[in-house]
Amino acid sequence: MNDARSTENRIKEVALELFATKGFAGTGIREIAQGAKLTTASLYHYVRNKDELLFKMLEETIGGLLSGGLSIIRTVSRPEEQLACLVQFHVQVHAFKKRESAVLDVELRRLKTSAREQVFRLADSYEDIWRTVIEEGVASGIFNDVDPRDARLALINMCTGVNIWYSSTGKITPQEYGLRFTKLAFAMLNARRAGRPCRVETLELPDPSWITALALDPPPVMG
Amino acid sequence: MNDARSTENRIKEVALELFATKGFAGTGIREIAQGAKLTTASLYHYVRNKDELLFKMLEETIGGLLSGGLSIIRTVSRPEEQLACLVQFHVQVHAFKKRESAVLDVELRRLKTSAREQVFRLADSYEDIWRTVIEEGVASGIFNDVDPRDARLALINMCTGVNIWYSSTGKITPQEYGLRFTKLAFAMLNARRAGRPCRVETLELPDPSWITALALDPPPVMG
DNA sequence: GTCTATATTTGGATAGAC
DNA sequence: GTCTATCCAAATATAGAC
Repeated sequence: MNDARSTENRIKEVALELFATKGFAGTGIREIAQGAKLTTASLYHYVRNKDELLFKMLEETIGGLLSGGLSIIRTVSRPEEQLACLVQFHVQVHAFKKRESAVLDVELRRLKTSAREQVFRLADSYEDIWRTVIEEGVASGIFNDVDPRDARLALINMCTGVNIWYSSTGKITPQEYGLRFTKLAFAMLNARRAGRPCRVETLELPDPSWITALALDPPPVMG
Repeated sequence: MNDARSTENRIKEVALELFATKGFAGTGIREIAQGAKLTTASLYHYVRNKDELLFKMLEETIGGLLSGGLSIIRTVSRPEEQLACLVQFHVQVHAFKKRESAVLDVELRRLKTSAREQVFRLADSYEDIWRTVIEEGVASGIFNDVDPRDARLALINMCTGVNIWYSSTGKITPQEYGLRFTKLAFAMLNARRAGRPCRVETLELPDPSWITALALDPPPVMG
């Protein structure tokens, strides 16, 4: 942990805070430098330009979602349990990493074409996980009376929305919201096994702290 | 429709398009003027400043949602039918008025405090409509096994999300998505009457074109 | 790795003529 | 109602010394 490393982290932290509160276009390179206690000239020693700063930030955020999702479907096998984990995970990421998620959702479109396409590819891979899980659940009769695409879009956006209204000063934890939204998801999907509604409490789910760890500190994408 | 009126409309249209594609902070006053075939000096004859342009845009959009929602609860009486209309309406607005809705969702936070609070008040009134309908449905046993606040937040964000993925070049109409999402909402809320699940087809709903008219051309807020 | 100094462009906004 | 001309602050980014 030399000086360069902590300076880099300071820059990333300041840029994240500013992009989240003032938006990418509304944030000046001067502000970032000032917040990181640097001149703009020094800042450019670490960063090629403002676009690259945003790109790396978004790549890391969506990369974390993707690697977490991949870990889940590798670890958990049944569709209803995979979906429960995906909802828990997505909700927790959008609550715990409020700033990162907000920047991803809002500022992705500000990237220039080639960078945007790179991030889109990762986002598509992440959505593919949801697609597969939901389609397999429908195919095996666990999820019922829904169009898989509609369900996927509705569920992802409902869970992403947590980012907007979640407050860390409230009394309800991200884990608790994850549980509640899993129940809402099961109701929406008419989740059933052996003719009876799936109850989250009776599923064989991994230790809840495992998902929280995934949300807070995702493994590398190629792990 | 004199020249002044059409110039005003041109400015609003150009600003809407630019704010939707490049964001508020990413749009220059020069671009707006150029798009409206004016010099910047002429533009300032119509607009006090850039902030005011955004404020009026957002106020109109949220005002349309609010007045539409009020029309619905005035016209329709049962909670399950009110909710069906709210979902239909919200989905249609976010599909038909894609640019307006996107600017509302993304750029609201760019307003300065006092203007933002004004818009927030309208948004809160709109959310209150959803709150009341869901709470009444739960209280009268039509909606079951859900926390009203969770359900409201999940539903609104799920319907708002239509704005992100809806494409007017697809084959599925906003009305059709509204219907599908109403069914998802009923499933999520365990909507029941006389012990049996509510089916959208058997509800006594207003003419579908009435809701589309509300979405496309909302009545004045004080109407 | 950090600085001073600066190049260059673009930003929002206005004065005042017509 | 529209223009020319302009002010001034802020933007991104770089050159070159230390």
